[in-house]
Amino acid sequence: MARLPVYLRALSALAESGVSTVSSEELAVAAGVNSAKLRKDLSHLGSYGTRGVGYDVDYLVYQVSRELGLSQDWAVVIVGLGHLGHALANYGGFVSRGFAIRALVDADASLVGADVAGLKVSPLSDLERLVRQHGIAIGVIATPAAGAQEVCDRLVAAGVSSILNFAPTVLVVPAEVEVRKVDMSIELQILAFHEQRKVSSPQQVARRLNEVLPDERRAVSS
Amino acid sequence: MARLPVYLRALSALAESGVSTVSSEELAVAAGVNSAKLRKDLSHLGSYGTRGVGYDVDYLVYQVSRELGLSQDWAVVIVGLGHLGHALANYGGFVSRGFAIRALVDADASLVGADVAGLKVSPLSDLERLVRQHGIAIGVIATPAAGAQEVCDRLVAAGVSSILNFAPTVLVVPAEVEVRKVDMSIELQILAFHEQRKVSSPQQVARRLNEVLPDERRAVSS
DNA sequence: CTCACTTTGTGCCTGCGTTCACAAGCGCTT
DNA sequence: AAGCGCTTGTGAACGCAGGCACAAAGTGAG
Repeated sequence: MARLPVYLRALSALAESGVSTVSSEELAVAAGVNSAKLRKDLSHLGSYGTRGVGYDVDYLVYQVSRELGLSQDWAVVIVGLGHLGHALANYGGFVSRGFAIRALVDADASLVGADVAGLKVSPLSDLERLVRQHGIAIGVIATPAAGAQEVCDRLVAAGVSSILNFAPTVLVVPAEVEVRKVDMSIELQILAFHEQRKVSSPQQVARRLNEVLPDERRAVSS
Repeated sequence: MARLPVYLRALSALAESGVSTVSSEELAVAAGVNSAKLRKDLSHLGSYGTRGVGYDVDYLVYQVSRELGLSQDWAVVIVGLGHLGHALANYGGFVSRGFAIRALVDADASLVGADVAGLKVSPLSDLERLVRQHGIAIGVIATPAAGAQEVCDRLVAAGVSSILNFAPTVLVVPAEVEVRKVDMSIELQILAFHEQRKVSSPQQVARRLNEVLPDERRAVSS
């Protein structure tokens, strides 16, 4: 399930705090879910809890990692090294969780050869070679929308079977290829939608904000 | 619904291509969803289609934008200007879709005063003042996990009611505050999970990749 | 040994979202 | 004017995930 990584993060935090045993209720709170749901999720991996006691944190970390396929490192290529690509390449959360960024690729010749997070940026023409050379199964697309589908096609053709797409496009891929999409502008739009349901307009937000602290100087002229 | 932004993007693309009318089937393909679902989603906004013809693209863009609350600009603050914060501040997709980044805040004194995407970075202590001054309803947290909850609390106390969280933590907020979470490392873990279901190990990926092009030099020693 | 307490694992129910399939409606052609 | 073909809008069935509530199972005290 998609919640396992959240559990894993909560469990890792608990393990580092020195907690050795945790109940489904405690873990559920830490992960922000219902305890029954959590128990049902964990029961799909097997019976790793002890009734009356709870779950052994270290053992559960191991089992969840195993289930997620994180007991070994997955090789990753990042295509597109704009601001976002840089952020991803430098993000420590990947390396520490079973992912190894093995190649950086960009179409912009002025970026090729640059050193980013300890790796040299390769030209787009090397994409296929790099994928095969490093046994890369996961590709990250951080290019502008215009180039995303072409990059995607080439990744798939080279043998990549999982793609994380940050470009604001719907990618077309064969059925056996898994794509996950992260679109920050869409997330913001969803927030705006809910925000609008509450207050109807940004002007009303300003008014509400002023009401919070009526004594302060009016921040926005009405 | 969470799909409206996807429709909006597809519609915008169609509008720019000069298409004036689109059927639910065509739009569904462009958005990557089922056509019945799309029709049902759109019917919740009202009857904006014409039977036998389809939907007027421009009119639908307007209606969806209105529903999403994008007909006006929403003020946004970005907290945390590491690589990710930089990427977000420079991302053109926000400005062009009804969002205006009005303030940048970071706890790191060496970043304060720097110019990022045409805005000056303010110290964390100015957070509350900036939120009220600009009538900011939406906060983006791009800090390390350690500081995220504190920043979140201060945003909420200042009056922000929607938060987009990029930090790998579960944020605790009052019920009336909407939080959306983007966690790239979790997305990668989900991909790894599915990848493992297909092939069991990265070594097998390497083997499979070699099989794709058996004539090439073996890339990974077995 | 027994009893009371704690916590897991799960059966069952409820509700929501998805999809199919079709009737209603619109425009174009004849 | 009338019929035909296309497309929307929606009723109804289906499936699945979420949550309640309880039985099963383990622990520790007396």
